[in-house]
Amino acid sequence: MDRTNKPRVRFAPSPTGYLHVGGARTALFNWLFARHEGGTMLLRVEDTDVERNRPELVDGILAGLKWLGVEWDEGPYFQSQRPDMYRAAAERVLDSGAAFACYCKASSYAGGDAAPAGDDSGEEQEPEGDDEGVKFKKNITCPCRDLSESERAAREREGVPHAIRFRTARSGVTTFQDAVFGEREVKNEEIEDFVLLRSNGLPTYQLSVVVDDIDMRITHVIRGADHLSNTPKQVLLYRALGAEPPIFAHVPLILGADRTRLSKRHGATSVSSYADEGFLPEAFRNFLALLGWSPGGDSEFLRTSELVERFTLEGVSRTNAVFDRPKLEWFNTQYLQKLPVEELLPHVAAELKCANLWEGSQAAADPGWFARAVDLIRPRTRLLHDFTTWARAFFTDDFDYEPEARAKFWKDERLPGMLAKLADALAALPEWNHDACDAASRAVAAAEGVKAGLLINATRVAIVGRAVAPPLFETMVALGQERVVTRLRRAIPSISAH
RNA sequence: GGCGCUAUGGUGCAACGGUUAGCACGCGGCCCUUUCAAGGCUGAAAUACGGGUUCGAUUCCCGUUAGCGCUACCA
Repeated sequence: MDRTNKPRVRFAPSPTGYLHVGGARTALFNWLFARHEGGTMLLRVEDTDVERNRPELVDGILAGLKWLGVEWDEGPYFQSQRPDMYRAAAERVLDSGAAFACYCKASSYAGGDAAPAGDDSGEEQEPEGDDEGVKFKKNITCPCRDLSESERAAREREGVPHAIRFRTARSGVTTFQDAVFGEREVKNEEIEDFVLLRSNGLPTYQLSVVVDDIDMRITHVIRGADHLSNTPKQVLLYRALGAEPPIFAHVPLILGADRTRLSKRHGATSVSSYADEGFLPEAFRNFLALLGWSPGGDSEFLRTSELVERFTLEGVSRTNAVFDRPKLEWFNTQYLQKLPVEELLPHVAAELKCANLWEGSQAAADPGWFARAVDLIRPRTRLLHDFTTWARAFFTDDFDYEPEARAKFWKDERLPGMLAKLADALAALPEWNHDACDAASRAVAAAEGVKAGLLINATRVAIVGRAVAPPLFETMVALGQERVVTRLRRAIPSISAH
């Protein structure tokens, strides 16, 4: 028996889509909480809806969590693999009298055409399609809850399928504790006779989530605030099953720029798309953690260990937050800037491998050089992907001169001559270092009677093809004497042609 | 429609009865400078509205408005 009172939390995604940023943030909060408390986190796939379930999406969700760095201690468990448990729980509630068999026609009843539907009683709810402006007055109380034994037997004889609904008390209140929203209390008269077990024998979310959370001994349910309103039903179920409800912690939702629920039309919403775009997992984590949570002060750049150290449920806000892409990018830039190079190197290497720029490159052959090159380049990167652009110019000769760059810096007609002289001067340098390159270049400019800037800017374009690049002489050192001289000579005809 | 939650600059957060309402992103300007970044300095920009309570409200209470959520045999 587990005698520790360490918290046990879970992340429970449904495989009806990819792992989106909202789910990722919920997973992150669970993970931060578990790590902070020294507790356990488990993963559970809630796949009880056969119709919209897409098993093939599970791998993507797991991959997304792994990229995010959210590691679970147990699972993944699959609800689809334990239907008997839910059925048994529903039977238990039914036997206790806290639930009843419902013979109403299910709007989503698979039998469709046949639609046996017991003669009378008939329709009750029916969400009424998706037409806009639909007003629905929902029946809180299901007519089947008071069916006499003979009526019930009659339905059974006709073969009318039944679901199992919870018999919600028509008076009193249900209360529960929420670590974020505080003490909650709702009137039972506002809670409908919700379905526990569908007529197809599979559980609804309300049932499966409670049965599993009890079975898995979950102590803190940390999930999206969209579940806040349904929590009382679950509390009722806990009690009916003879279990004590856990502590709930509902976290605010993440919205799009227009303050509506984040969806595809707001652009990228899947975690994997951010991975693909070249965001660092830790930067993404830092950004996500601050959406709906604050350590209390002004600090923002918080590495994961600090996040774990400072995370508490008390710091979670009750206000929905807008996903701010520019700020995410800023965080990424910060990490690209501030991380010790050694930590950055593996990410850059992986990126270059994807771009086929790694095998046989100087970066792969000379770790020291690779580290220096990354360090030189990183102040000018915003996404990991930017390194491939730079790598093309740094590791290969396969790059073009940017039109804007040549238009801006290759205007002077004296340039071809000057660059030829510079190439000769550089080729003759006995020592290849920053100061030597600097002196040689300025000497050429002086001899030609032009400002050093003119030559420097033109040279930069000649050796890396771009106007935006690290300081010239550092770049020369990184590229090496031979490569610089060769590129300089190769560029001259292009300048003349300009 | 019913029920509920929320409300500080454009955005994310601070201030948990007393501050010139703070920080960050973004935006503008300046500095640095060899391009572009990074960095430094700086400017504009907020307590939704109306009532209370209080010596004093961003903060507590009520109402209004707005946004969001739930109201499925979805999760």
